[in-house]
Amino acid sequence: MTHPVCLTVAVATPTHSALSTPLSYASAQDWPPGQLLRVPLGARDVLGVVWDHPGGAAPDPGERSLRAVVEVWDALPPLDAHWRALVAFAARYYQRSVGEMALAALPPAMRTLNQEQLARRLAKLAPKAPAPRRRTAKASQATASETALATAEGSPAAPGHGADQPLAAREVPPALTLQQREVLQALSTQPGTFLLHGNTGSGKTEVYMQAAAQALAQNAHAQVLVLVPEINLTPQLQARFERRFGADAVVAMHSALTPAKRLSAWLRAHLGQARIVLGTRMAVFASLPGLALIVVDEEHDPSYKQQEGARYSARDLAVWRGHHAGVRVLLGSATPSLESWWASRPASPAAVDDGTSPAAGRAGRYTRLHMPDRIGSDTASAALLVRRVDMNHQPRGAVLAPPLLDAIGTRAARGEQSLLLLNRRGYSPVLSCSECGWKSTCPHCSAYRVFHKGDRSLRCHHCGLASPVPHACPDCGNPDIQGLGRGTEQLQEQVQALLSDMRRPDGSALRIARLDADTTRLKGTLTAQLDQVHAGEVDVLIGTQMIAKGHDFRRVSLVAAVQPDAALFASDFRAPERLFALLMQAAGRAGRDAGFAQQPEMWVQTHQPAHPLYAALKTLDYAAFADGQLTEREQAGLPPFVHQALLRADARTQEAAQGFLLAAVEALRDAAMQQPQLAPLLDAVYLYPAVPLTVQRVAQVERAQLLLESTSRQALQRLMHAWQPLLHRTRADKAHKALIRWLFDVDPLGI
DNA sequence: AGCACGCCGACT
DNA sequence: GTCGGCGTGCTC
Repeated sequence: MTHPVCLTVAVATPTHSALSTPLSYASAQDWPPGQLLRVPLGARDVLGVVWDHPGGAAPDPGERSLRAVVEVWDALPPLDAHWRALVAFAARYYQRSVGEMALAALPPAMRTLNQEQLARRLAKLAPKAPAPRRRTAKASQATASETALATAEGSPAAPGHGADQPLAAREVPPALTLQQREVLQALSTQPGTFLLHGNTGSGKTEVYMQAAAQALAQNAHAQVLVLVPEINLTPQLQARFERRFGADAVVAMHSALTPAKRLSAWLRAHLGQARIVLGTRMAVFASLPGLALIVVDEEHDPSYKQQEGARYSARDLAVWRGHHAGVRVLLGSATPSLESWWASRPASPAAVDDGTSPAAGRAGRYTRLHMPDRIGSDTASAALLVRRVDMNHQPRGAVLAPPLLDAIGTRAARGEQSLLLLNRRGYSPVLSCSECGWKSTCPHCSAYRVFHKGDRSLRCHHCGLASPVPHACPDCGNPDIQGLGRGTEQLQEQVQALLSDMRRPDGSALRIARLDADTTRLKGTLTAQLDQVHAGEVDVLIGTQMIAKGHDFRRVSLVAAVQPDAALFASDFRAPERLFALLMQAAGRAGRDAGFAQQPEMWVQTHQPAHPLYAALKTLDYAAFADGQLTEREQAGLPPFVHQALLRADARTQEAAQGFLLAAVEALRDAAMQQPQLAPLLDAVYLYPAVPLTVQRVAQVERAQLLLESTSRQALQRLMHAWQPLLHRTRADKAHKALIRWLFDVDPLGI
């Protein structure tokens, strides 16, 4: 027999197809789990990963003739057991197939590679690497099993050049503050997951770098994973890490890299050449044979949750990965997620565990650490002042309250900058006809198209459909069509007029700029615009939440939220949490240069000045806000006190989408009659009725969802797992032809 | 998801 | 008479 061995291989078979488990292939020899290879699948051949045999033993290949492996990439060490465990867990937890998860975790460029191309890439990466081994699976079969054993898990990954070189610190670390030393001390004396609650400017990044240095000092192969929310933030952070640890030691991993760059970043991490991997959510799946520490910066940021395909939370997977690998995980934020805040609650000595509350008095699973003080904020420099402006007592229809206008003028006259935050881009969120009531609805979505004055277009922010603004109402011909509401474009125009008689120190007019997704569409424009602000060429910067994130604006001494109230009354229970985080983050932009501003200020224009959220913001008291929110969440039975998942259905019509969900529930209830083990799961998980999404239709697709809720994460998981085959069967039914797709969203961010 | 095979309209 | 429309069905 030429192919006596049966290999279990994970390939990219979508959850939706009937092939949801790893497949079996014939091979001339055995290969260890984690080995990358190419196998035939239908008419093509695809990338696969040798997977652990279910139950440990190889399945008997005798019953069916298996197709043979095409080529084995034995020039690469196999993916280690920790990586496979992470992928297997993510697949299970987020209800996807192992193969889909594994292949999604690898750089896309790898899928189109063959062995020759891979060899060339590897040669480029490590010109002084050890002598190349066998080229193909077929060659030198005599020594093959030994080679396979040598690269099996447990043995160290083949060290690339650089891995053994000592890390040369290029930059001398600065002296630490007392609170930084205390945090690092706590980190080094106990294992586990830590939540670092550190205000803007308290020096979290320095803590990350020194914690990384400690972890890297453990051994010559140690690696550190640093996750950040968005690519916009990586260049600054990457530069800091490179200055400290040397450019060779750091690789970036994010979706804006070219496929080739992303591949080589992945390879450098896998081969141990990269000591620090700095990346966005996808980097949580990086192969890191020497993983010694995981840092998740701005852990509350919603962009850690993937919103398509396998809907994983990179922050939650980072915590799981760290725990599984036995390495520390450091979550950092000035406004932690309520989930992490709750998970890091200290034990409360007052509360007695009387069984009425499942977690009464017990400490959370994370260790909470605090860094409340800004660096360099001695008593002489003023703290940030938060001012609430009651818009009920301002002139009717005022864009900016007169005292705020004065304050901006005063700041500009001193050469200081102001930021105006308005979370809506475009000129007007909707156009409307005063005669017949026509509105600028999108023909493909259940949403209004936004008026963009710059290019005189109506644009749908959901599907992207854009067309020229009509000169008259398309329905009745009335030329008087008006914009309702205000976006950043309009705000810029209005502020320009309102500030026209104010002057800069040199007597010239104020320079007002705008920064949002529209002005930064082209590559590199964001950096260019930020540079302008840094260089002091802008006095007033108007923008969306984009301007609140991470950018270090040294000359800004005033930040104003123009109309933040909408989020207070949003139906989404997480809206207050997001608003608070956004305002705190925005507030953090003011007065970063302690010696510069006389009194950094955050202004909030509101019709609800007494709202508890603004009261907590006034005192910059995240803990008060979070504890209040947690009390509300507990009383209302919301996360983190219950666990949620969504079953989503997309179809041509809303009836078809909801019809599928209805039939799926029916199938589940029927199955529970037959299988007694399902009944307790149905009792433990509450199934809400199927409803349309808030934005019901996007790009001609109708969307509906059904909320699953349980106090038991395990019950919720088991129910979804048991539901999977029934969902496949329901989908296959001719009655649901109109269904486009269904999916689970586990731990959804919005419902 | 790809990528086949498969049975009906406008072109060299 | 072919090229190609995308409907349905399979992939160890």
